[in-house]
Amino acid sequence: MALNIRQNEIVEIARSEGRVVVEELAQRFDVTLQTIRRDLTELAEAGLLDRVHGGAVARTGVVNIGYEQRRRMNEGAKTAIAKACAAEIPDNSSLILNLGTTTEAVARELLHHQNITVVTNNMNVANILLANPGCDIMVAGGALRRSDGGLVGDLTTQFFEQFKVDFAIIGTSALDHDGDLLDFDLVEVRVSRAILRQARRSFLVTDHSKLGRPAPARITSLSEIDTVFTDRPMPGDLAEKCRLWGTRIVTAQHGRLPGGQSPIADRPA
Amino acid sequence: MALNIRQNEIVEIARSEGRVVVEELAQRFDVTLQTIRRDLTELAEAGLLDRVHGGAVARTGVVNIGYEQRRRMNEGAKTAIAKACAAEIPDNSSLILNLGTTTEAVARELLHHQNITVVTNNMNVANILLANPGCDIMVAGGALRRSDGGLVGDLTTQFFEQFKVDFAIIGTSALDHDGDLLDFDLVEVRVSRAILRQARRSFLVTDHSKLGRPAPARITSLSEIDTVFTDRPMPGDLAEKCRLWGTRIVTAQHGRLPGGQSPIADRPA
DNA sequence: TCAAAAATGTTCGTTATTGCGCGTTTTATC
DNA sequence: GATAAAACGCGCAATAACGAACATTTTTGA
Repeated sequence: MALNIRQNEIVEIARSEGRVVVEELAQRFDVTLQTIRRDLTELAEAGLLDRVHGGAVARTGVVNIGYEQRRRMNEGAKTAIAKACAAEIPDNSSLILNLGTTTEAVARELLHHQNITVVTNNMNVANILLANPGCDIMVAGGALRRSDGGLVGDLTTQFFEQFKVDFAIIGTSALDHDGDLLDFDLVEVRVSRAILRQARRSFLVTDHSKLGRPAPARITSLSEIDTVFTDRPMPGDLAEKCRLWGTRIVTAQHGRLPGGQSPIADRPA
Repeated sequence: MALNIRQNEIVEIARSEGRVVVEELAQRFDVTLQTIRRDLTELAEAGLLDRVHGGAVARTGVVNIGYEQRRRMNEGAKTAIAKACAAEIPDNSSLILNLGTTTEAVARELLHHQNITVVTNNMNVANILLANPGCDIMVAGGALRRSDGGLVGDLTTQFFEQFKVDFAIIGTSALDHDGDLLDFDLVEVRVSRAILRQARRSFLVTDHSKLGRPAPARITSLSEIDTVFTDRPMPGDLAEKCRLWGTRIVTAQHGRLPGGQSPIADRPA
């Protein structure tokens, strides 16, 4: 099937934004909703997108439902965080991106960087960055996890040990009030630690919903992180700790008023 | 075909803008729509653009054209070869699948195997096998090659050295009349050799179009291969050599008559 | 300058795309 | 788990784009 101009553009938008909305596309191209729906249906049949109610998302290959939900949770916040983070990554640098939907958002924001080298254990990140010809991609070896396209295991850890990069960008499953980064999975924790060891500077990307959640395994402390990118101001005591540790906090705004109020009504379900 | 000035400009515009519209071009060059259509038709025939309703788009897609073409070439033969090969892979076994469109076809035929472990340096194979929950996937680390989704390099070789599997399934760029497996890429050759070393049995999947083609680097000899899966009978002398070496040859039929005549009219262009 | 060849313009029948109405399915909210 | 709203897909008619054939203009080379 040959794609028309509009369909080609839709695929591009989906690849760079992660998802597209029928209503927005109809407005953008000045056609009816029905036409956009037809486009999306065809693109889905061609295997280029996955259709969802209200729009479509870029293909990930990952089948897991929970993963799709996580990907859509706090979407705006993740994009804002990712933009802030990508803005501090200069061209001509090397970085490691590990697992997590927020790091995937960072990958999307790196689509127009030039001459960067990205090492990742996240198949989705690799697939996203294929669209950036100015990016060398190194994929870490390991066992492929169906639920999220992650590569994990000791082989993955070993792989990362062969690199030394400018930036490590990691996510976390939870962040407790003492400033500890937590995770549910022990092997994943080992991978995250290895990543941090192999980078000159370390960035944590995390949205506010992770704060105070319980998780059994400890990755490290915020004191070992150079910069945290998040969407809401940290609680006072944690902010104070970060100040003492020299951990910089970047709060990305994504409300409709860029200057001021933080958005309120977007708690995760 | 020699391009006129206008056609050259159209290609340039298409390259820089990503797409061109018939109406706009007609206005820009002050010619009729029909003339532009003729130009676009010729440019599409020359493979410089892809024609779409209303205009044309530049051929700079994420996926390498050469790769897409290779994938479509001898599709029927590849599927037949893959089926024959997959039929000899039992459930509960481990295998390595390396680069190549034919090995991807094998991956598709493994979608209903149970409890298998597949180690691969081919991102496409990994993506295909995600759909089989009864398959553990190990992805080899390495540099991701945009042209075909292959992971290559010394890191890839090192990765494979950590495994010992039941079957190695490899393709080849060329197969000469002495029975040598050849390739264009030296790093890829090292990877292929490593794969062969780490397997108890080795399968070669290759269609007849590879026979007698030139390629600079030598992977190994058919004498080191346990079974060759192909779509047409080997030439007499090579078949005799294989008999002496103990290399089994499986010829997969894919004509409309499953029992008998080999198909004739499907030489590659 | 002239004739042949190539490129362009014109017309028209054919095909592909789009928009609209309407019944059905999915999602959100209570 | 019932109900309203939004999103969806289908069939049909209108429209835009298409390609082929032929007329016309421009270019080329003797």
